Amino acid sequence: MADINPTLAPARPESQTDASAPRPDSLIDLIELLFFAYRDFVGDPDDILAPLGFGRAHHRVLHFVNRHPGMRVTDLLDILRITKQSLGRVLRELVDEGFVDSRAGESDRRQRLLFPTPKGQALAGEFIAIQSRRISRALEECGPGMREDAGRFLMAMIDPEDRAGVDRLIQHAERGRRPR
Amino acid sequence: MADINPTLAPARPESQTDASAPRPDSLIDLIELLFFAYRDFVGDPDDILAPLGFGRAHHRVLHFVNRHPGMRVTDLLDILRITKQSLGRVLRELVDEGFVDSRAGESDRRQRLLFPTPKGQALAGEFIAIQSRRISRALEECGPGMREDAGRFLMAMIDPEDRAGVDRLIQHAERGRRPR
DNA sequence: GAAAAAAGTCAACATGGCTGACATAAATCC
DNA sequence: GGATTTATGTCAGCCATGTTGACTTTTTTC
Repeated sequence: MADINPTLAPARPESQTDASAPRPDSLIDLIELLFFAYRDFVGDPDDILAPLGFGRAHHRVLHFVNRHPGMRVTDLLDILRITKQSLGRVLRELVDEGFVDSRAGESDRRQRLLFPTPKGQALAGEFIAIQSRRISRALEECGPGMREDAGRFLMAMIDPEDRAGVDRLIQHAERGRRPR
Repeated sequence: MADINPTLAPARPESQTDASAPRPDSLIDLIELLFFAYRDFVGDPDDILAPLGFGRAHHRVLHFVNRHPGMRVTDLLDILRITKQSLGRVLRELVDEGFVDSRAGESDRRQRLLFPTPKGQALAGEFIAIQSRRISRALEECGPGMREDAGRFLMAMIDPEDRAGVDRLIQHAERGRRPR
C-alpha cells in the first residue's frame, strides 16, 4: 500500500488529545486491522470462485450446506440473514451446477433438505483449505495459545444474544445434527 | 438425522486432536467465528447510515478521509481497492451532502485533497464510537492482554506484503496529524 | 513541447442485497 | 374435513456497489 500524501499539514480542531487516559481513540487501530484482515480473508476464495462463475454468496451458501448436511432452507436463511429471494437465486445455481442436492424431508415433506454433492464437498473443502492456511499461518506467527484467544475474542465480538446460536452451530456440525 | 456425508464428516477434528500442531481442519470454527463477528461488527454503523441515505461504502470512505485528512483520491483508491468510478459516486455524494471537503493541492494542483468537514468529523466519530464500544466490551470479557494479542493476530491475518502499508497507515494517523 | 500523472466523467453491465405479491404443497388445528 | 399455518419457490422490479472501457481536462515532469 502506498504512502498517504505527505505534503500537507491539516489543522484539526481536536488535535489536543490527552494521551494519559484510555481514549476511545485507542481502538481505531483494531477497527482498521479488522477491516484489512477480513478483506484479505474473504479475498482468498475469489480466485477459486471466479472461474466457476460464482461469487461470494455462493461460497457462503455452499460452506454452510457442507458443514450442516441436511439443513433446511429456513436454517440457512436464519444463518445468512438474507431474504428467501436472494438465497433462492444463488441456491438454484448451486443446485443446477451440481454442487448442492435438494431433497424433500422424510418426516416433513414440505421441507427441502440441502446436501452437498461430492463435487460440492470438494469445492467447499478448497475454501476451507485456503482460509485455514491463512489462519494457521497467522496463529503460528503469534505463538501458542492464540488459537483459543482468537476464538474467545471473536466470539465476544458477536452480539451477546446470538452467541449461543453461533456456538450451537459450530458445535453442532461437529456432532452431526441439524440446527434448530 | 443421519449424516449423509461421511467424507466430510471426519471433519470432526476435535475428537482426536492432539493439541500440538493446529491442523487445517480444526480451524473451521475460527473461519465461522470471523464471519459472524465481522457481520455484527459492520452491522453496527448501519442504523446510523440508513437515515442519512448512506451505505457501507460511504462509511468506509468517510472513515479513512477522517483518519487521514488531506489524503489524495489516489490514496483512498489504494486503501479501498475499488475503482475510481465506484469511489467517485460515493465521494460525490459525501461532498454534496457536506461531509467531505475537496480542495486542490497547493504544491500539486492536479490533486484533490480530501478533508472531513466538522459534520463529517462528527459522523465519523459516531462510527468509531459504536465500533469501539463493541471491541472494548469484547476485550473486557477476554481479560488483560487481549488488546495486543488481537492486534497481532489480525495483523498476521493480512497479506504479508501489505502489512507494512497497513502499519504505516495506522501509525501515520496516530502520530498527530503532521506530515513527516 | 511531448509525455505522464491526477482526477473526473459517461456508458454499460454484474452481483447480490431488498420489497411486494402470489402459488403450491404439506402439516396442523379445530 | 375444512380452515389455517408453515415451508418453499417464484415473478417482477428496485437499489447499492462493484466492474470494464473509453475519453477529457488540468497540471506536472521530462
